[in-house]
Amino acid sequence: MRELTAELAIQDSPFARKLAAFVRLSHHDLSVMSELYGQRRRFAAGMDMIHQGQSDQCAYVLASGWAYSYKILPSGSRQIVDFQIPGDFLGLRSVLFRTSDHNVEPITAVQASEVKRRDLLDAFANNPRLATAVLWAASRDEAMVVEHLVDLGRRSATERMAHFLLELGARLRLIGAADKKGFDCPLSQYLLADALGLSAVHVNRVLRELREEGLVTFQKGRVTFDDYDAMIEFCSFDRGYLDHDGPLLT
Amino acid sequence: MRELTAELAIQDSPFARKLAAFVRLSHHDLSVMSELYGQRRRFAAGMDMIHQGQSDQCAYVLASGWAYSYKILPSGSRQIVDFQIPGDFLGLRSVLFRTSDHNVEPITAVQASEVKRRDLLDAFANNPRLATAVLWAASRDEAMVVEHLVDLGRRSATERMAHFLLELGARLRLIGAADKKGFDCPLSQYLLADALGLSAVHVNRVLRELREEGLVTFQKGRVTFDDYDAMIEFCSFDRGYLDHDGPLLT
DNA sequence: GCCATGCGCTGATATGGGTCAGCTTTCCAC
DNA sequence: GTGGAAAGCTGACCCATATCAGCGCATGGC
Repeated sequence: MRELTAELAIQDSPFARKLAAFVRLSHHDLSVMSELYGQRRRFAAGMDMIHQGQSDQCAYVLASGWAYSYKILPSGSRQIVDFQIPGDFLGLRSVLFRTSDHNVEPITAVQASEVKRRDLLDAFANNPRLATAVLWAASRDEAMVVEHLVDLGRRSATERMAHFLLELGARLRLIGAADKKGFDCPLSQYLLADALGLSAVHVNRVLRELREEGLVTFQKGRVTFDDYDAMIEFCSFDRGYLDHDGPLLT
Repeated sequence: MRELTAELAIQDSPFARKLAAFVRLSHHDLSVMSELYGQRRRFAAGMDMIHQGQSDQCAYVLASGWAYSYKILPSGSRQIVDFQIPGDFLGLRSVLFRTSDHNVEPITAVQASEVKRRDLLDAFANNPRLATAVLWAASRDEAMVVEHLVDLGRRSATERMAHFLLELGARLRLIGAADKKGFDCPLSQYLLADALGLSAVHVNRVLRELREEGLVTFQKGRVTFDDYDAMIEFCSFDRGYLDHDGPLLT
């Protein structure tokens, strides 16, 4: 009975929802997953979760709150690699390689379930289906990083911002935290700047421009899509790369 | 006897050498790998290997030659995501998701072994160790894409170029195609431009600058490190993220 | 109620890198 | 060995974005 409860809890978690978009998971898979989940931990905003260079870190699955992963250059400037929202795996690479190559910090207060290195590797060995699902999710994350790369390399600041907001909206919709109207967003202009490779000053100008063009409004922690289709058009957003209609592997 | 020969051939391939850097592979793993390898195919320079939007592509493992993966934006500009050298997996994501999100094209004449979707998924199901190794290699590739991201977001054109050449050198050294002196490199300034998010004109200026500073010389298809340590210093290259002293999982 | 702090916002000025236009070298194909 | 294409190279000019400097509005601590 206890197991069943755990399984149900898992099935409803954002993480399972995300994986289930890739691979149909059996009851057995789900119960293995529930065993993967270790202690649930809380982090306050601003406090380090994973630190560049430290070893033997564990990974987490975000249960609630937002975080961001970033690298610090010796020059002191910061590049944000990705934002993590509930359901996202976090620190997978830092568990596989024993030492982390990036930092993760919460943006809001965060709850996250620990995943231990040993448990993860064992689960992979015993449950290839789950391993495939995780590989799949990791691949999607990489696809996002690649899209981000194209952003930085070949899109103007304004397109970049529009593309970013659309992508974030699509991700949030997967976990039910956004709709076509918009979403709540705790990101400051400084965070946006370091994610998009811009200065905070320019982020401000770009947001104003998008607002004046009637595309999006980002004010007071709320992103509102004023003209969704025009926005997609404007930055040539590829609807496909985040969306699937069901599990790809049944 | 035939199996043994195949296994030995595999063991010596750049792909196995690369995976072996992550996970110690047993004889059994190696023979599974040799079964994974389908037909060996040749591609001439410039001819498409994988095409954005096409479905049911297969993946390849590069046996010889160089290729590059890229995305085309509707505006016509191109962002190169990564260059592939012998031993690199190619199109992994396009096999997992049934449809490819990027293009791959050979730079030189190329030989590559086909890996079929079905075979790959079966191998994962039956051989979790191999799955882990592939996940590992995929993670390293992602780490590279992330570093690339930092390049585009927060480094100057000159640092970016220096960093890129160092990284490429490190990768080539893993497969024995470079040493501390330098390496042969078939990339044109146009390819460099589209990888680094610069214009070809500026690539030229940056290369001249690096040459005049006495850091690297890239001329006539040959990269020569004139002052390796100064270069590492100049672009704050992290020696760690590509190098390991042995398998991480034994 | 006051101050400190963080965030959003704006104008003025500076600059890295893009664009354009054209020349030179290399390297094949014939 | 000649013509043509692709790659390398350079100077002049321009624009997108950075940098600097500063203002105003919330918010929270005391």
